[in-house]
Amino acid sequence: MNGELTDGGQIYSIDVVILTPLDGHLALVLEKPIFDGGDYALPWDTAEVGETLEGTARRIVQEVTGAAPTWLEQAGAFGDNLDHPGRAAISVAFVAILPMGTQLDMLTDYEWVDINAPRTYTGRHLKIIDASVEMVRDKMDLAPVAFKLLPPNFTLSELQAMYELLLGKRLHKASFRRALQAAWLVEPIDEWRSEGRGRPAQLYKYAPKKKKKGRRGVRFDLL
Amino acid sequence: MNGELTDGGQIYSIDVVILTPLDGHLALVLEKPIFDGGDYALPWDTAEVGETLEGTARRIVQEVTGAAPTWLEQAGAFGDNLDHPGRAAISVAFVAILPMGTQLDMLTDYEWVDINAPRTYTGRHLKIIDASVEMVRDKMDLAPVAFKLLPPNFTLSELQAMYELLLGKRLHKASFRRALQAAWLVEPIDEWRSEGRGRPAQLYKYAPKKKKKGRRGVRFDLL
DNA sequence: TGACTTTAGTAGCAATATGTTACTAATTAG
DNA sequence: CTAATTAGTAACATATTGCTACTAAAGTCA
Repeated sequence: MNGELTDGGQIYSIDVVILTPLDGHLALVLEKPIFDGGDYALPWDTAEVGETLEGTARRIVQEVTGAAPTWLEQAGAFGDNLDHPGRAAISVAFVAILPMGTQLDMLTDYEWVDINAPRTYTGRHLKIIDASVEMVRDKMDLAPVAFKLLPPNFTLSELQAMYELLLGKRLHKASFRRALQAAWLVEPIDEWRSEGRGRPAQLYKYAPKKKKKGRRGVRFDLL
Repeated sequence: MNGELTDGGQIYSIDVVILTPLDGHLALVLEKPIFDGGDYALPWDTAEVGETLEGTARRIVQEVTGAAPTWLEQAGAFGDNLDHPGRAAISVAFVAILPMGTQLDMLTDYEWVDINAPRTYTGRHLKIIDASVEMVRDKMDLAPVAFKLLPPNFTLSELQAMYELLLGKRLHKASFRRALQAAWLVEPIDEWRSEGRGRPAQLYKYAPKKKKKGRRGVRFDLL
């Protein structure tokens, strides 16, 4: 699927970090090494004529996974003489989010890999992956990434688990729900899910009542 | 100063939004139009061999203003078939911050322009400027941009005015100072400044006691 | 059946943080 | 000296958050 880079690196590439929750961790789509012991690589391509940067990224996600991302954002440009599988001079990186449970066609050269699993990449792809995961974590309270990592309908426990996964720490149930209610972000739907044992959980959907007034005072505590 | 783009747009450019506070507003460095009625343009250049993306941006700031930025960060890649003064296929944009009071050499083709002043730009530079200013505002509680917009020594009133400038709203003095003290970000120095009338203000310096433990609970209120 | 386990969901209080009013302090203008 | 102006703080009212301890609705298994 990759375009030509005939002139040895004059052109830029679009490289995409496609993320989904898998088994309690984040996973990303990687192209398996061509030969045994080779490097894993992010999906990438060059732009077609007239295509926007984001348009190229969206096309790559569609081609690799068969699905459209529920969230997509640019993570920046990466170059700095770091090695790239297509020897592009610079790569524009995008982060794409797919909802939990998205399957990959077993026949392709791509597979889901846990972000913590040790893998070898080119220097540039290692940097892109690190920056992308960090960006998702930084952006989680500016953009609804946690919601977009879940299916359209979810339980509040699932939502909390997603926040815990991204934050890397446990949250308190009552406080989490109270804050969520106060923000008018979700609506209950008339459906319940029984997860085996225990009381069935009500399902919710993401339906922000775009108040957006937000932000009291200054916040120095993240500096 | 700009490099060659001989092949009609194969190469990428580095474009820099250089910001400073000026007269109670944010101002940026623009290259004056070549001919009367022409477009203003951001400082830009192409990379020299072996130079990193950030390295090129840093060099541009130095060449245009004669000073090193107190903060510099990539704002992303911009292309999307929007017009660029050098017809680069894509531009990697950086935001640079210079402290209040930085002068420009009057003899150059560059000048400080209020970001709200109406000016004409190429389509791409307009988009880059908007995105950069938005990024600075979004990042102000993740990075010390307000501090970097001030000289090394400043009064708390000046710091508060900078936050008000960036937030676009008034803050309450006592609350602002209490939050600042709690965050251990500044240290008083043994110096006072008399601003004409009124009690002299103590000067402070930015000296974060890197606690960094921060972030209580989840924040839904910015979604 | 009924006691026990498991997960969902909430009430209410304690601890902390924030918004606001009203003060005291140190200087210049006249 | 007095008024005006800016710096800085104390103290209280209100809002938010952390936490313990509860109730609810299921399944498991003797």
